[in-house]
Amino acid sequence: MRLSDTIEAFIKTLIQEEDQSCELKRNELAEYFHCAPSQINYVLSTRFTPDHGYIISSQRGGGGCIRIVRIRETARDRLTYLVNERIGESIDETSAQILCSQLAESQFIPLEEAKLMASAVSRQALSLPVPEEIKNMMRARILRSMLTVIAQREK
Amino acid sequence: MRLSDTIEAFIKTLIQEEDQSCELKRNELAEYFHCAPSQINYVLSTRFTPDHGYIISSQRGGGGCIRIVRIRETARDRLTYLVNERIGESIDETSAQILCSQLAESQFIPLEEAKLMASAVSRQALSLPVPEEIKNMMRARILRSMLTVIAQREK
DNA sequence: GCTTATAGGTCAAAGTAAGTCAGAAATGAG
DNA sequence: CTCATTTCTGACTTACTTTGACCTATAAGC
Repeated sequence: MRLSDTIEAFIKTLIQEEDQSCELKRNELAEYFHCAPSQINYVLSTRFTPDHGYIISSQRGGGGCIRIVRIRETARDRLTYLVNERIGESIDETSAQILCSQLAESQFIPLEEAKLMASAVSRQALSLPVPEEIKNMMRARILRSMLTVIAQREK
Repeated sequence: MRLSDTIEAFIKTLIQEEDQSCELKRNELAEYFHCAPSQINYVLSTRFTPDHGYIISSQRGGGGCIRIVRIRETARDRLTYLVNERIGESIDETSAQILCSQLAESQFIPLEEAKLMASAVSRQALSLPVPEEIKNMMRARILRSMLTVIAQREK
């Protein structure tokens, strides 16, 4: 069994035990498994992505740590669909606006939040000297980021 | 938990108890927490700035002390200030995060929306090969755009 | 007034911890 | 065996915390 798989299993056990989330010290974990600290990042970035149903946040400096939260199942399915099928790597303004209002219509989020999301990726918000193609990629990322936060909510 | 977090929590409790303001002796506090007096300044300058919604004043010399007052402001005034003055043409990620969470802390917006807004201008959301300078300009525009939407609903 | 004691302020250096990224090494499919 | 993919590492970077030496302001006593 590969080290990465072992570390993955270890973290998943922690998450199970600690009610769908856990906090860990990168350096401690690396020492425990006798590997480079960056290996932990590798495991996280290949096996604990939003696609896999996890959210990662971290803090550097003294007392810093890495926090992993598992996204609940139903929200995860919805999120996966939206992110992969509707958004992808790039999305134009019109499609983004439509997507936001549909999210509100289907009661996935309140109308207020839909407006907020739409305004974040509106033409006005991104009116800067950057190629339209890049802007559309930004729209995709911004939407994905916001949807990930939404999926994290408790039902 | 970090010492700075502990001190922050302690001060916030004081402020709660004493009607949105408090006075404290730097040296006493430092002694109480067994730390260097300058640590108190560190906590104040990283967690009790105007962006966080606090005003600090102090007096040196015999009987001197530090006074912390929580800013009382209407939602409308706060939003106007942020949009027209504070955010400007460019804002870095950390400041943006602080401003968003402060809005929630003042109960001008729900915590969920603050998280949504913060995620829209997070590093992850904007992780594209664009100069940081441009990203910060985008952050400013995106935030302003969202705050404008929020301001509209206040009426 | 002048001096001294008492407070707080500043800043840079040291300490702690995580992130990034390119490239080396291992693995596996054909 | 070969090439592509995945895993793993280490050097370097960034972020945040803590401390201490030195500076400045104010009050109180002479």
